[in-house]
Amino acid sequence: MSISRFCRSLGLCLQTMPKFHYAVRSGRSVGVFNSWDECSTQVNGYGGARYKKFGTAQEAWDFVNAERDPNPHFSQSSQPARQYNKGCSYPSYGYKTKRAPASTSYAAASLGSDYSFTPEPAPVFTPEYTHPMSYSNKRKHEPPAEESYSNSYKKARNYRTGSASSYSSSVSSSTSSSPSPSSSSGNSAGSGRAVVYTDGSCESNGRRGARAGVGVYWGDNNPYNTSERLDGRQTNQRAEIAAAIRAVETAKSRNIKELTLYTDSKYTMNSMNDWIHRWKVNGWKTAGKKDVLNKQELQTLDGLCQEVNVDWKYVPGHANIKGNEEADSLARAGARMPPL
Amino acid sequence: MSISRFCRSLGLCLQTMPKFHYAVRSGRSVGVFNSWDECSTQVNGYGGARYKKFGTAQEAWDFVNAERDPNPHFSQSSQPARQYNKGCSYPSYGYKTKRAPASTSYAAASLGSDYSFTPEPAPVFTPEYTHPMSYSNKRKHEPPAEESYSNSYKKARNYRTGSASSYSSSVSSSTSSSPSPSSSSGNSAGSGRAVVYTDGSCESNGRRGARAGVGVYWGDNNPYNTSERLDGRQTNQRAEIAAAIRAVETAKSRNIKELTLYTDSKYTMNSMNDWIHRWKVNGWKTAGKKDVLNKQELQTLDGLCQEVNVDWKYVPGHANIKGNEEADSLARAGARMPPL
RNA sequence: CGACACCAACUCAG
DNA sequence: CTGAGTTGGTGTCG
Repeated sequence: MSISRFCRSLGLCLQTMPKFHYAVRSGRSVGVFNSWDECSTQVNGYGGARYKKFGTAQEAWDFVNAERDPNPHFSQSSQPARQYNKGCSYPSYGYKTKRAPASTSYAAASLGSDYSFTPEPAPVFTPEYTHPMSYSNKRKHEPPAEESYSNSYKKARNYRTGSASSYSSSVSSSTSSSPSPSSSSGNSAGSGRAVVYTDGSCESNGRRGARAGVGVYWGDNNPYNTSERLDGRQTNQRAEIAAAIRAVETAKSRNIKELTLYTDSKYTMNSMNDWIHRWKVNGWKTAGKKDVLNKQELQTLDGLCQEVNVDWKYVPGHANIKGNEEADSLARAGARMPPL
Repeated sequence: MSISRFCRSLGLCLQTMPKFHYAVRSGRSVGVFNSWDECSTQVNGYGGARYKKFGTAQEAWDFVNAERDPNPHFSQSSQPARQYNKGCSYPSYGYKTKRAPASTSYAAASLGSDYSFTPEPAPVFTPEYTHPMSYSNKRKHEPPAEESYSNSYKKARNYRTGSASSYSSSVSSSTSSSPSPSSSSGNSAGSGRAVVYTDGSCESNGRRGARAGVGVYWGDNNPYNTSERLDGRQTNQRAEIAAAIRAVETAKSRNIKELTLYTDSKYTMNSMNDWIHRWKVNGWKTAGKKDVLNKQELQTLDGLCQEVNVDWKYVPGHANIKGNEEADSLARAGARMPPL
């Protein structure tokens, strides 16, 4: 009767219960699961884990395998990175500690070798792509192809020392050396290659009160990290481009010639890698014969790229990739600054 | 240059350092704080507290002051409502007491006088809305700006007496109840209109051991009140829909033609009021081109609504609205029942 | 049609 | 503070 009807309606649900796949990646657990709970218990007690939900197992594995890049950022940072922390600097970033330990776990999470994280050796391949998907190649869905960074000079670095310890420990060594970034040796190396994460954000994107900000992350406590409000039209895309502009601009001023730039904006990356070539010859017309919208800023960025060799890399958003998360925070903070 | 720009950006950060305000409302503590810690320690040891984060102190205070409305609904319940408690239904309601004392303390929490919690005397007004916001209006994403509703009949009510006393004391005193329109007879009236509160809950929502329950509240001691375990997929949204289904189902069986249904689930309300129309013509596809997830139960509910005229009303959750709180208790109790 | 991103809202939980 | 359950939208391109 009414009960039975109720039950019937619910009963049917069982068979149509949507099924998802969850991927985890943290300092000590990586894998794909069929439920959030399996997933979360897997990293029980560990704080920094990040998860993501996917519609298919394939996508989930893609996520897990993505970003194995040890990500040796500004690794040349031989010094403890000069404490630098007093004066100004973005208070909201790293604010309320709890951030510090994160950097530690990051070190662990970065490499896939020195920590045994899961019962089964998690299938590490995926027919799909491998994270540091640099998009210089034009070919679509190519075979597993290892070529790509199979190489991997594994560079058995001692990560732990890298960030965490240096952070929490000696803050003292402020040997009067002013926080001047140009100290040659530090992470401000005026040469060689560098890695940077870029992100833009835009509160209320597409609505009236929209406010956008850009974030550029070079590494923990790196003085070149940037968080600022976007000027002009407040949209997510412009913010994303502006972040890249700022990054390359900074690289240029630091005399960096080779820059690996991570962004989660395919729009920006594809614009610079693929589409711009066509636009240059067709008068900046979209496939639909309309004007390319952010032509100006795209051209600015292109100009900068003539002076700094930028290797564009895509990183999935909200995927717990440290650099991306940091850039995101910076961008979000920037969006909250007063209008220019 | 680049450096100075950097500093400038950092300087800006300082002045725009994001600041939040936290409001608490529980049996023995009400207030607004500047940090989560202050806020949470304030209600140390007490289980039922609810928190909320706001961007401005004003909003936080609004929350604290919000909803003093005793909400005299379905007041027509003249009879002591036959104690009725034996048979089937909601076994675990009132279970684990803590409810009784809570109601007492609620009285204290309602007014801001008998306990000194904050330096300045909480502003008690709020320019916002007044509770029974019915959503017949259709306006799309409205701008942050608003002329409008200056109106605001402030309704200078006597809050302190309103809820607390009536709750703990006689359920019988039908005398005072004025706003009962088509009361006619007891709450079992087989005609006219009725008012009902609906709620769903789901412990560990999104995790493995999730257990969901539904709650339907028609009035104190009303035999139609419902508290049961949800079957099928255990999610908060399904519970919320199921509660509405059960309410309308009951209304139908009672031969009620006009039902005012209060829910705190915009998901459910919007589904029935707005979105379903589009779904019916687009093959139940979400804006993101994916399948609508709870199609089945939504259709069941829609079917019921063809037989009972339901007036959907939204009530904010955790706002001390009597009916909503009761439905919440019933739902929570339902979630603790054994699986079906 | 596809893709990435950026948001908005309400719940339910821990 | 962290997460899921769910929906709605724009920004942009091919």
